[in-house]
Amino acid sequence: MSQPPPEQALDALLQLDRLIHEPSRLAILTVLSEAEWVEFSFLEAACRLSKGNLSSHLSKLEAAGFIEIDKRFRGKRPLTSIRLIDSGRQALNHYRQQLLQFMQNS
Amino acid sequence: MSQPPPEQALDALLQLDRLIHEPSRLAILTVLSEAEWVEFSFLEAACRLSKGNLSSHLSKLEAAGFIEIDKRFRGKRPLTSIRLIDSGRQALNHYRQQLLQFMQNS
DNA sequence: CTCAAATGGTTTGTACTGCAAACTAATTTG
DNA sequence: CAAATTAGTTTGCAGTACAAACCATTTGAG
Repeated sequence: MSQPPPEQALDALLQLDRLIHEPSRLAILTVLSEAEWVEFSFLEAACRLSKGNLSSHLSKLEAAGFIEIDKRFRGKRPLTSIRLIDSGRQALNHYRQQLLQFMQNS
Repeated sequence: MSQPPPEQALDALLQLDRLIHEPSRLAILTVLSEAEWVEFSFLEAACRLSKGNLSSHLSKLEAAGFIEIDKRFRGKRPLTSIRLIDSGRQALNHYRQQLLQFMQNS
């Protein structure tokens, strides 16, 4: 029992959600998972992403139904805030579980 | 201390080697890490990859200096065997450490 | 007042990548 | 001898991540 068959490990690995698996997006989701609403520029700094890059990742996460994006004005400047919604949190948790399963069995 | 700052977690995450991060290749490396020489068709079945797909992933891993590919004949048929070499094992271990660091701090 | 720089983003262009499908080449089977 | 199997490699394409260009507005310097 100390040389585990990698079967289960590989299964978990090969089923990972590629949308979440991308490191930049996983970073975004991780930050979002630890707060409620998060501002665009906070994410930008926390995840070391360029605005353009962040913008396009957010669009994909939104299209997947993982996050909600709120656009309003703070004073006279635009302010974009983002939060993880339930389906996103579930998907993230599931991803983490799969990854954990891989790590433990490999 | 029970709400960990995600700083270190994100750092580890953003530094992951993308070549290894790809699930199919991570699966290949995982199998290789648990054996010495592994045959092409074994990898094909174990990782659920098509021959074409496997072939191209192996080329990349070889180009990165992670694996060694040996081609010979078994009887009259070609036989390709693969093994993880030191630099590949080191890279894989490093990847695992980074990933673990992320998982633990997120 | 004017013009340069900063803020807060989105869109566009491109180089890369993963995968399926097509291909090569030999061998075995019916 | 023709069809199928084995053992792979090459090619074509659709999708992707990232940088760079762009847009609109506001703030700061002189």
